[in-house]
Amino acid sequence: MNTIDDRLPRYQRLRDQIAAEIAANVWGPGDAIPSESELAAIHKVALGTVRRAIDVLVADGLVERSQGRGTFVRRPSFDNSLLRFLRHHGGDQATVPQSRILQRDVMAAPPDVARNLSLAQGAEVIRLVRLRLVDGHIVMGEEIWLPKVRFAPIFTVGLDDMGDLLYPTYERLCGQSIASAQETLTVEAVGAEHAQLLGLKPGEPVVVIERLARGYDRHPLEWRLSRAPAATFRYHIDIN
Amino acid sequence: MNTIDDRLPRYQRLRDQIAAEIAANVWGPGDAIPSESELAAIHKVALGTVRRAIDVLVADGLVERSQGRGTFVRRPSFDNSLLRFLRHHGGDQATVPQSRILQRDVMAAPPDVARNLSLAQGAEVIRLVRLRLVDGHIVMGEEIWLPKVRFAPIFTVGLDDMGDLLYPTYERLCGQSIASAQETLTVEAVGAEHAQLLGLKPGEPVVVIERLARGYDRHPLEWRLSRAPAATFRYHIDIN
DNA sequence: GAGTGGTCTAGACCACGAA
DNA sequence: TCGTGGTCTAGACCACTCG
Repeated sequence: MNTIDDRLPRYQRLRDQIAAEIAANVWGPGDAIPSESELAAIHKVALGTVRRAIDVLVADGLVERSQGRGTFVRRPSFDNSLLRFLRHHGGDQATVPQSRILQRDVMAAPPDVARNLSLAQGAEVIRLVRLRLVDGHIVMGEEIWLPKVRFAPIFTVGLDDMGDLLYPTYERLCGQSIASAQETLTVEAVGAEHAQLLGLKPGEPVVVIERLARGYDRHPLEWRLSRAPAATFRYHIDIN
Repeated sequence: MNTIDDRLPRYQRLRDQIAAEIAANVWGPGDAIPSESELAAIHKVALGTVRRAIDVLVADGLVERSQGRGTFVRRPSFDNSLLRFLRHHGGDQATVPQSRILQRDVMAAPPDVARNLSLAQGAEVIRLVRLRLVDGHIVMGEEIWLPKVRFAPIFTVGLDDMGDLLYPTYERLCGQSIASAQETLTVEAVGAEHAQLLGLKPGEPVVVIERLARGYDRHPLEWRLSRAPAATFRYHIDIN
């Protein structure tokens, strides 16, 4: 647990305190935090100072304001995810690809998995292998790793009942909420196994998207490797 | 020229007004804009309102504050450029690759170039072909397009005197400052010509980075296509 | 020391959403 | 109608930069 640094400005200290309470699950995603005037009274600061603190939390993406309603703990949007830049011809942009889980195992964490999930060597992990499909066509292959201690409850449902989106499932079954993530994109010439899966000739380029997803306390919860044909990928960015 | 909408809050109107003055080159990149108290006096608003307006300009990346010194028109940093995610083994991160310009021509704009630069069909454009090198090894090939009306003065220097960075050259010789840019990343299997240039076997993956750079008035100034071996590319992003 | 941006306060009124 | 966040003001004092 990080402590609060007294030398920081009041609004920063207030920000850190609220952020810590969110991390400690005092308020879960979607919940309202106390109103600005309440916070001002509780912490004995001016309204403007509270607003400044919340401004920072908004900029950090931890919280969302809604005029007339309140301020709410935010879920990450994944609008910026690299996976959103895969264009599946025919399917419109908003479509969530179907999910078909091929495998669900428990095993001792391989070294790279243990490292990424901050687990001890040989700790038990869950491994999912799944395909994503649009209009019945395979558009992506994924390998997903989860620490078993937190995610064991996902074995209580059948493979076909996990839904097309995993994060709501994590929240519902395991009480684990994703708060942020980091993604890394690389490109490789596809190997024989993945080539067949994705309908490519060996050697054609695929994009590999690696994602490490964290909870509100910043601990890694999920590590994921996704592969898709590079021809479907077109990434756009603004520079200022 | 955009007009200012009276229905907007004061701080937004003030922001738009200052942004318009920057676009009109009242203050150039690196220059200080008037101090907060001056702006408050000029526009007859409270200091807090000026600060709010400048907060937005800072968030937009148009301007930079510096405590005790003033507020300055910002140059874009290109720290986020996709080109910064090419890893040239051996060369350390901060190194600017050397530039070797192979060609510098004037021609009628091909359709895609005209479209991207918002030029009339057949308007004259300058085309540069250049290589980027690290430690004498070719790491990237580039094709660069500029509207001749604005950039004709670059013909006043020799090919070897244009330096490793083009944007300072544009500013110095042509008075054209880059204020923002958009980049698009795609992947392709390399064709015969580019393969030889980049030292790849035909069919190996390359990343193609397309950049459209704009001035402070948002008009397109440069369109650029860069190609590099995909193996040197590793892109990282945070999601909240 | 003079001038800049940074923090903080106290209070007013507006715009919106929900009951 | 009430409570929420959004805008705006006026003023105080602090922290930093530079001559």
